[in-house]
Amino acid sequence: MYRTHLCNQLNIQNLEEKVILSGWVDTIRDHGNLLFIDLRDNFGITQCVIDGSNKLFEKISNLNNESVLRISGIVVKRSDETINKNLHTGDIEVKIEEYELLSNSDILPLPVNSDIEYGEEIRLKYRFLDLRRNKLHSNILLRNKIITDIRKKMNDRGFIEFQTPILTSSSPEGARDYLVPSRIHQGKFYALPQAPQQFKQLLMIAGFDKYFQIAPCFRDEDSRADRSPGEFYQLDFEMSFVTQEDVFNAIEPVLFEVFNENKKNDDIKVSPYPFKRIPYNDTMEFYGTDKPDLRNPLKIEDYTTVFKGSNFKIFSSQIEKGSVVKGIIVKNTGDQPRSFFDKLNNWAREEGAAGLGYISFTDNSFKGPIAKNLNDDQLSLLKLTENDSIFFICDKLKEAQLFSGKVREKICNDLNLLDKNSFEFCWIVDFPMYEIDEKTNKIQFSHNPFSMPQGEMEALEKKDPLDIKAYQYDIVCNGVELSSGAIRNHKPEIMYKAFDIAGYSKEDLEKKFSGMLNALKFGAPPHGGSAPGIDRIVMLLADEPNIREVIAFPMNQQAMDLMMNAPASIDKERLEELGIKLIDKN
RNA sequence: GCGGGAGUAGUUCAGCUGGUUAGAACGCUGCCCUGUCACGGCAGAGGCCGCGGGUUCGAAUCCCGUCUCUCGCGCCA
Repeated sequence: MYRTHLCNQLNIQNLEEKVILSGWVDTIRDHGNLLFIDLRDNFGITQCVIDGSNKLFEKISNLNNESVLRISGIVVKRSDETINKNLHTGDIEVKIEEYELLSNSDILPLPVNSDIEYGEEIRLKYRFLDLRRNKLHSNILLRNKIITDIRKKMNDRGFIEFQTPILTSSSPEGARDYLVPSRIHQGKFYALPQAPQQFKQLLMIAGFDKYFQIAPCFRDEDSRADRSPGEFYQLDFEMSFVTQEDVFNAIEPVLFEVFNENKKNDDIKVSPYPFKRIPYNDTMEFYGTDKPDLRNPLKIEDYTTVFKGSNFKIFSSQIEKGSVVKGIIVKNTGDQPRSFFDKLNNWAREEGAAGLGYISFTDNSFKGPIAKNLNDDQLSLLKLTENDSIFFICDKLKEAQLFSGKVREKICNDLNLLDKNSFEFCWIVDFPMYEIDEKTNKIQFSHNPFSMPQGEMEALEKKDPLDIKAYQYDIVCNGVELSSGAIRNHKPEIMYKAFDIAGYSKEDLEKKFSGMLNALKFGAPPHGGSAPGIDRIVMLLADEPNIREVIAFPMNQQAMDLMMNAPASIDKERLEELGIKLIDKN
């Protein structure tokens, strides 16, 4: 028998019991003739004690940290002054009678019993040790809790969990695919799914009504702090006979509850549902991004009319040429030193802008380099109140919006305006169906080509393609894009037309999406869904800035697994079997 | 592919505008220690200063190249 109790279980109720514990040596404190071992398992820590009168004393003092022991002994009460309130088991300790070394540990490449930061390379190579450490261990347990909660909530709401193929076909749109060579069909390749998009739609067409999956997704794209290379997981779901609002109503309570039940402490507020719905054009206009962080109180306003025809020629001449002026009102800048404004101006130049002009209103007068160029009427249009400032951005609409978004974020960070104790959800809706490819000047899908255009066939036939909106939406939390989703296009004739506008012929479409198109011809229910990213949800709830901190075995930025040595070279024989010949690119 | 940051002991880091013996902490080894819980004390071992060139009387330090890690851009329907 390895254990009668776990390392978090023993307390004052167990006094004088003979118990057996198994676990890792967290720390040893050797006092010469008295020695303490903190024994750790998944559940907690128990202090075990032995003194020189035990014949094992000599041996036990030579143990290394992280060796695995089975300890048997008697639970004894600690004297009042030696009680440790930081431990669940801090009222007692186990007086060691016997122990067995179940597994020895060599000298550690990184310490397990401390929380100090360590380099990624060593942490990834010895991931099993890193996973023993407090932070990562609890992050992975949190991940399990979140996924378990999601499963239960989705099941309770009538969603059915499916598994879909991992070896499937390459999809022509979207990210780069991971490819797997076929042995039986030489020269042909499977692709790992970027998402089970078509399969979930096919399951709706198959009449299962509501689908979900904690779905692995594979995209061969370069990594970011919030984007692990290779693979990630989505709460992928899809529903039949639904409008956009039905989809929102279905998933909002799930997200709200998952966040509210797994947040780090009770001071954190989760925005209640229904979440804000912000049209794409508005979020670009007021936040300068398609993933606004609503914890940031700053908002972008338009001041083009103020500067139009003004004496501030830098702006007014650009306005003549079609530029706009955006501005951000910042409260309580009255006591900011001049250097605050200069630093922002320098930052703006580093970002490639001409500068960052501003007007402040203090002591009942307008200040700043721009103010003297405006007359009283123009200044009054600014609606500035005492101690506030406005920062101005002048550029072509799109550039002005995007840069204003950066300024908004920068000022918020510099002035520490973010409410760190909240999760603010919103939906971004009414994405454009198409956009212009800047390089080729051709019309292309701006998001998922399977989305239903708003106005359906009539819109496709009569409207300017760039004015057509799609039933396409993103859910955003604290500036993190959790997922995108859509009401799907379930009518083949609209699909043909939608692809036609993006330059795909009927034949192209039939070749690339034959399975899907075929299915739509045999009775497809209107359907739609979304797919919030699990890793990012855990990241937000664990308050981690990097996605690797919530994945048990992540790859590094270069898409390598330093512990398993992946990717690796393959024997010549295996390549031959697959009909693959390597090219030396050098 | 491009730009920023980093690379010094097993590990985390310090090391100034170049100056002779490259430090600290944790870990490790040995000795001491019966109430610690990040135990404590004493002593010790441990370094191709990422790698390769260059400048210099002299380079961890300056320059060039290169590799690795990381953050961002591109990419991510």
